[in-house]
Amino acid sequence: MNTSRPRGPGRPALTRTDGTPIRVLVVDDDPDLAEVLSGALRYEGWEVRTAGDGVSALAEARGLLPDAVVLDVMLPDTDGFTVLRSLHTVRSDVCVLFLTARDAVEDRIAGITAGGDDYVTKPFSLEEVVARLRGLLRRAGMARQLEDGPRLTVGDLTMDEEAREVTRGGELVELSPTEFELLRLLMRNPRRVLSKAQILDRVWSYDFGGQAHVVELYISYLRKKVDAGRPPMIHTVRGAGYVLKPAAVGP
Amino acid sequence: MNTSRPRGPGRPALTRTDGTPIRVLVVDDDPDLAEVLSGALRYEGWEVRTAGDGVSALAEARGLLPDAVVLDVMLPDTDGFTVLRSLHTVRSDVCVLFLTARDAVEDRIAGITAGGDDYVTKPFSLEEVVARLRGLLRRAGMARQLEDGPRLTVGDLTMDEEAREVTRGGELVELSPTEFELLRLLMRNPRRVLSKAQILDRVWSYDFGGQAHVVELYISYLRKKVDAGRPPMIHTVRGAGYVLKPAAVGP
DNA sequence: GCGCGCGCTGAGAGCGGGCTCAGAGGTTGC
DNA sequence: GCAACCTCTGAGCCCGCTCTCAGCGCGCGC
Repeated sequence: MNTSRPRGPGRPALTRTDGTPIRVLVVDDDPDLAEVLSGALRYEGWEVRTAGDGVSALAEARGLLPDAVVLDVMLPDTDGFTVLRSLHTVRSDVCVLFLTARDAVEDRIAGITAGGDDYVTKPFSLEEVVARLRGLLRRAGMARQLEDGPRLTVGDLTMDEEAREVTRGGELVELSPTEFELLRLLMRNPRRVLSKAQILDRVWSYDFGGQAHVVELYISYLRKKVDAGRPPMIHTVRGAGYVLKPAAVGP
Repeated sequence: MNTSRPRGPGRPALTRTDGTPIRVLVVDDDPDLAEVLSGALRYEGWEVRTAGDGVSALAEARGLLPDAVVLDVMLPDTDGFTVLRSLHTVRSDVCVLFLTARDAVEDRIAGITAGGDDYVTKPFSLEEVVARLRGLLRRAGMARQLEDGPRLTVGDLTMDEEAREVTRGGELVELSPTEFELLRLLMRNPRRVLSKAQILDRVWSYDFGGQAHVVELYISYLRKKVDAGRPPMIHTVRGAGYVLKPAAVGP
């Protein structure tokens, strides 16, 4: 217990190999979006800085030497590809996650994913951004392995994030993308009650206009697939939210 | 500082005989292309430097003493063959992979390949460059064999990269060049979901302007040949991509 | 014990991701 | 110069996914 900042999950944080927090630089010209993003990343226990354009991004990078950079492709002064090149001269093994509009010129993004970097299209969900970043850091060998690789486990429920495979008691459970994302959030916060608003904020895109009712719906879907006939792991806390726990041992 | 870490897939990385990362120098006057190339090679866990012309290439080479060099034939100051000669004075056993335009002087290239080096014509795919480099290093005895040679195996599916032979359950499977390249990528990343964008970036040429639709098409071709009538190994993960797994056991 | 309202679930519409077929254009080899 | 093959585009179809709506059960406060 040496954490200096209020951190969300009780789960072990992903840290650098020397135990200090992962350092991330968020670069986006929309201050609101940058704020939301950095909030979510701080929640992971990481150290976050922000920048609004390419020039200040590079300046920040030189000072911070970040492990990873979240980088909007469309910047007021330059484009992301140029920034990427410069970033690599600052720190050659930096991980970069691009943010791009869905219908943007994807040809310039081409080649990015091949280099080990990754991208998500706007509008994205925070869970997705965090998951991609974790994946990048893990593959780059930049993070200390506190868990056994890319596998999440709660009770007899396991999730392999890379293979996108979920099993309960050894049996394969097939999930749709949204179901998978929701279960991932629950599994990364076991024994912690998450409100519908929290879930909505993290699993659904930030521009989602719908109501919290979808959360109930997808919880219902998950129960059918994950709890089906077995001792329940997904519990409702009336008036508060939902919580995932290992199934009770009793008869 | 250029500390290459164990990047990329969980598969064992090809390393030097002493276990340290393979050292590669990328020489191309197009900075974007050099960036993409070095990204892909770093993803292999190799240590990469870049240079934009013949003079700085030689300077870098003297410092790095690279195991292999990816060398554009057309350079702003000299041509690749001159650089090749100088490189051999720096390190006589260096492996060289030439990058050349399709209609370049192929007769001069022919002489090169006789010497143990190799070449690819622009535009190329990253998978091809990486595969050729791996082949060169392996033949030169420069890399530690962590896998059993040039043979990939997933379940009852095998691929001999050098002979370009693929078998499923002992039966020969005949593939077109693109199909082969796509299957190689899948086999080098078993149990890992690859997005269509990732596949496009690695298997298709960097100047390919088309849509991700071709990936679906070629997956469909592969299924007809690889999975034909057998328990399927190629799986679609809706909204995420494709994954290759050993066929499920049991009925 | 009663009623309110939160939460659960079934039905179904709309959409878009993914698969396949057909065919054009290009390349290779004979 | 022709034939075979390979690659890619376009169109059409199917179906899984997502979300809205509506009705019902049940927990909880009174």
